[in-house]
Amino acid sequence: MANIPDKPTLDGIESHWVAQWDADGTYRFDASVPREQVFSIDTPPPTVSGSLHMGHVFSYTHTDTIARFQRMRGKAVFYPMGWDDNGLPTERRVQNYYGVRCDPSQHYVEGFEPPFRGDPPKNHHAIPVSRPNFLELCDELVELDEQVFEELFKRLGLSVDWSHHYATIDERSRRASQRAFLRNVARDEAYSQEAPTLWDIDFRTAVAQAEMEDRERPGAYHKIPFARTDGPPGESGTIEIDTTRPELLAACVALVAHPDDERYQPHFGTTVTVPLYGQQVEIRAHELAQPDKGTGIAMICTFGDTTDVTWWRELNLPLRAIIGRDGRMLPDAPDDVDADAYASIAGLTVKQAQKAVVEQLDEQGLLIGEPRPVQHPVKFYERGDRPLEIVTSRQWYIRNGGRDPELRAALVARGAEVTWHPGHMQHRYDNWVEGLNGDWLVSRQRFFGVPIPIWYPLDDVGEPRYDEPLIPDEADLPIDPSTDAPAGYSEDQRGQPGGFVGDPDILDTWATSSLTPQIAGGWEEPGDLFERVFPMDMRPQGHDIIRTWLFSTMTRSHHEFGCAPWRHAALSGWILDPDRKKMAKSKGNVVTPMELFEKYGTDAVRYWASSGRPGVDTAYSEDQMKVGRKLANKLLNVTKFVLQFGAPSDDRSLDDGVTDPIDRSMLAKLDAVVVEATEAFEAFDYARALERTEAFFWWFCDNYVELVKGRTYDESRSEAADSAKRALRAALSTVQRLLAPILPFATEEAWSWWHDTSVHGAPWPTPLTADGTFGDPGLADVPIEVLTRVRRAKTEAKRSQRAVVDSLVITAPPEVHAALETGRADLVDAGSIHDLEVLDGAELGVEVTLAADT
RNA sequence: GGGCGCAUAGCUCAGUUGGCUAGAGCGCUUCCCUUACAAGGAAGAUGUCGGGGGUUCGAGUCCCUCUGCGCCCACCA
Repeated sequence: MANIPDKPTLDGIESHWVAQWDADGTYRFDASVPREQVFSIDTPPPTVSGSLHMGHVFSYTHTDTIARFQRMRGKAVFYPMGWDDNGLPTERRVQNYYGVRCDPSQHYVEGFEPPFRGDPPKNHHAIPVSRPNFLELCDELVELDEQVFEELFKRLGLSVDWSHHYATIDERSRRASQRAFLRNVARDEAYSQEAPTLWDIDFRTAVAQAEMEDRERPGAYHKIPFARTDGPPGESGTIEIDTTRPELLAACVALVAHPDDERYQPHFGTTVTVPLYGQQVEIRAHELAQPDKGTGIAMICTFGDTTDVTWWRELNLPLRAIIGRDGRMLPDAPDDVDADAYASIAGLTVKQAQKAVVEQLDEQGLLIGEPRPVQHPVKFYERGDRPLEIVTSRQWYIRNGGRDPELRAALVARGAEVTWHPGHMQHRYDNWVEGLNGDWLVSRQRFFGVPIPIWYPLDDVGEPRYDEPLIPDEADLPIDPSTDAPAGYSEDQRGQPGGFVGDPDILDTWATSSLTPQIAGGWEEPGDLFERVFPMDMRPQGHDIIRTWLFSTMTRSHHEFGCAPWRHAALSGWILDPDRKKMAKSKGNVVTPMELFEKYGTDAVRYWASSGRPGVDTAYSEDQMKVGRKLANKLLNVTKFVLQFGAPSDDRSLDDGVTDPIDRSMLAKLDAVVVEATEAFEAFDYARALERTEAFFWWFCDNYVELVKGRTYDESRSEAADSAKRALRAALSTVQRLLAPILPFATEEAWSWWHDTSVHGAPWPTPLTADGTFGDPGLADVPIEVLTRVRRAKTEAKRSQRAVVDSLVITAPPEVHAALETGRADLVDAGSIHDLEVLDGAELGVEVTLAADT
């Protein structure tokens, strides 16, 4: 047992205890216990290529408090850590760090050495490397990044078992990802299809519904006349449409109005001529057309937006694609479109084409009035800089209920199997699932990621036969179809007629991270870990990724296991600037977590994080950290104070040994706090548990300890002093354990002064005695109220709290006389009172006569 | 347009099935070196519980309604 320091301090305790916990394996998961005794956590893998910010500190602290609580409750806590290094951010980081780029057409080079390690010169041209080589470099870089992250997370005090970690691009993750995908394919839960797809022209990849976002962009309505092919000449023979995308006139395949719109009912079924390009298009009716938008009749182009796709599909319209995957107008005019007119925009970007088309319309008098500027929402890839376009391409999809009401209902029902914290977050999930309008697009036209583990045979003329994919054996996973050949073929048949070709695409990063329970739990890997941890107990995450990570994990678990992947989903809020805006990472003045750990101590930062209620956006507040530091500091000091009295003279039970009713009253109060804090933690409400515990703790220090201090010192009354010592030590032990999940460092430090083992392995406190045995929890409040009034009198007299009270006359109702008599000796000590008299009165009142100033 | 959340002291927030005089911390003011703690302690002031209506013996709490703020989704010619 370590000695109590003369001057307790929080400084430097983090590094000491991090090292000690590492050495002792304090947080090691016991993989031998059965599922019922395990508490398993589906930790969110942070993106390694970024940096950790206060948002991470905030939400990871929440999870850690729950993990620590469950551990103290006796559960074997499975708390792994993952790193998300799959996807665009890592791809960029590896490129910029090593001066290479991923090119799956390259051959693997054994023992490849990158041209640079860190900061290639600006004029360096990235050299192409094969995907396996790129992955090796990624592994290398991720290891560096991970060390930084691990250090910070340890400093934050996360009770993670660091022997269970994964990276979303590592071999085990690739194997799990490919296996899960192939099983989806085998069960027809995944399929490939040629279809219009939202497309980012800069990243040159398809984008899923969940990754889109709206941004307000300026645009302009252009009013354009379409001449009726068989109608009368002149004004009555034209239909006017409003469009914000005149550059798509060449892609126009129909006009559409609402079936009930009387203005256009006579025209349904007739044809008009598209200005400039001359193609004939029919006027059609569809409910999605809005009579109050523009002129009430719209042109349908292939494709200007997602509504065009719906119309195109439901009205069986022809395809006139003009936008290429690079965002430029295709070189050749579509069918029936005037080739000469089209030639003037071929090859232009969308923006350039719009300008050209508007000029041409204007010159030919085909623009009615001036364009009318509007601000309107436009769809973007969340990482993209230019609006999404829609192109037709072959993609892989996983069924998620977007096209199947039955599956959708099943997934909503899965959501109801999970307990949500806070409960209203379930609405967001339901809302998203019910609003889906297509299956989950999982293929991406990028190079870095988990390859789609499929090849296609080539026919006699070298065309892929997509309907007969070549599937690898599960035992061979992970594979890379860009370098591995399918069974029955040799590498020299790649790309040859009669040979094979690998699927060029990779899986969406969510397609892998949707499997974190499987990856972390060792699904289908040797050993029985998975059955001990799955379904997991807890999925902590931000509420902004319910539609992506949470929903996709649910979908994969539903398909593979027919159950929800976890029992509880705990959603964290965001950190807000003090001015209540979402804290922007881009802001230069944002402090780093490490600076705050050093300035206030880790526990203080954790205190701030823990004061944010579950799911509630919380203001960043260094003031709260100061309060947390005070709390941690107080804990050390009160521990020192209590322990200095030494142990009581015998080891009687609390019920026998705590004889003073004042002491018993304090313990009764504490028991109620234990019950409340336990209930709160079981409901994942760390903030409530903290609040209750903290309120008791300050009351305990400021009032109870002050009241009984003198008695505890008093060696002439050993029985009474022993009662206080017993009560103080019992309360201290309980409070240290109640605060351990929130303030792991200060509690461990204070605990170590009188224990040989970690507080984090200690049992979570239970009420010290059966209900009611300690008597009235309010009893101590009566003398404490008197003491407060005495203090007030001294303060008002501008005297020291040490000033002697010559005489204290208390008037009190008869029912509290007993309590006052019980506390009489303590009161006299604590208030330095010479003479104390209690009189009858209707209300509590005190009359304080201070001794003359000396 | 649909859904969800929030509104309590200058600030950040507690206030659970309705129940004594609405609380805490920060900040502010005053006092105090007191042998656990001056990076501390003691004390004080501060409220139309967003507005209106209703249920009730009783409403910050329940119901209706309005206002403001935020988020998610849909629409986006």
